Amino acid sequence: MVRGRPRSFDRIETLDQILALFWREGFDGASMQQIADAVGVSKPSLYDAFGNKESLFLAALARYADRDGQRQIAALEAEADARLAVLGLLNAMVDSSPICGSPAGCMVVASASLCAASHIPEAVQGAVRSMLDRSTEALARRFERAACDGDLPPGADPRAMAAYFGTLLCGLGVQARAGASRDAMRQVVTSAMGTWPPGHHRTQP
Amino acid sequence: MVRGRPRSFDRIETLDQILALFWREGFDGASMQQIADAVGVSKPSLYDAFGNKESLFLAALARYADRDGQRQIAALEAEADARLAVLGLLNAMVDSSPICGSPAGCMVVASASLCAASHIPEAVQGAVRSMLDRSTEALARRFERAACDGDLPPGADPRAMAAYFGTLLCGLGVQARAGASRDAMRQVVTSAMGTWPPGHHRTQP
DNA sequence: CTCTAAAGCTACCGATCGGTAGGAAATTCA
DNA sequence: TGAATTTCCTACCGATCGGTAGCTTTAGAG
Repeated sequence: MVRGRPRSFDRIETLDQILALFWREGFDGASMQQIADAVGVSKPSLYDAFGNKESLFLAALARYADRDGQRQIAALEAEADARLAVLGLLNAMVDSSPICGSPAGCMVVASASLCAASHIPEAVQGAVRSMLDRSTEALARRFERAACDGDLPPGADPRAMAAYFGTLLCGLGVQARAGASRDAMRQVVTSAMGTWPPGHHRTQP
Repeated sequence: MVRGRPRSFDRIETLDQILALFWREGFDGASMQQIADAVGVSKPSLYDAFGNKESLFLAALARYADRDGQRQIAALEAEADARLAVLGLLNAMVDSSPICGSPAGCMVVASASLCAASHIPEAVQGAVRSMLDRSTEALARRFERAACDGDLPPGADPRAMAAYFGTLLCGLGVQARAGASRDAMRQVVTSAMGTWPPGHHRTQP
């Protein structure tokens, strides 16, 4: 056992609350005092547990990737039909708001605009861009596999489709954060998928 | 003539500089001191000329609407072929970065994420959302006209198309701000327009 | 029970935030 | 040349920012 006084709060649980705050308010919109109040811990305890604000944000972003990102990627891989897989991703973005206490949209998309300002630490900007790239690459991998399965519309380029749907997800993320209605967003998803008729999957000849 | 000491700076010219700063750094990323230094004017002069920070941002946003928004809407209306009109809008977003000293993307899209934080003045959040809505409505008007002209793909719903392309523009705005390459963005535009083959316009039977 | 190590807190640091008081400078009107 | 008016700037306000010094409290090791 480790010596010393044990920590009075759960690190992961606390990180989930902090994540939600950064998500809603942005990197410099959420002050350390506000965060400390929200999790019911004094400010120095935050610094003891997570370092400075930059490393705290990076930890929250990593937690988001582990919790939400991995889940989405797993769902993307698990669905056998590529069209249904990407449709599930788009619908998840549409339905994102009230699933739990999380804000609407996607934390990475929100942070992409929030963290482009020059005074944001370089490491934070880099982490956000890296996660945006990794999302597009996850899509590309899924579409490459679909191409091998003969599961793509004829003549479709997997990487181009990944860039396209990645951009569309960013757009939906902005709309969700701006308070767009679910109906409007569903309409967008329908329009975007309308060009990709079902039935290409090899199990649906 | 008005009595009193004449203003030493041009209001519109100054507003253009301030607009660019808000665009890059966001509402609270750009401090009044930073703005004053950038335009070469003392801080109290800013308050004399524009009121407080909130009204200064609203003035900058209105200037953006007059300068860039109106130009895009005019181009959208001027192009007779609806497909070419929306293609021009998408390409303008792709090419937005180095046209002048302006940052990449679109100020409204950037502000949509930046101004969703709870500590941003209500009027600012409302103005941003209103401009986002007005953009979609401008697209809808253009597509309604195209529907009358028989200039839309068969069975297309003008309002759904407006929501779709509006969302796509938001996505491109995020990508541009996140530093996506022009080639990747062009690929996205190609994918998005690929489903809308040319030749529907009545002058191209 | 004592010592050590880790975590808790109050109270504070300098810097910067948005915003303003109050006087000097510049211009028109009489 | 005054008086009136408007803009300019230096210097300052309280509040809040990220971050920390230093003491107290809680635990295990001996």
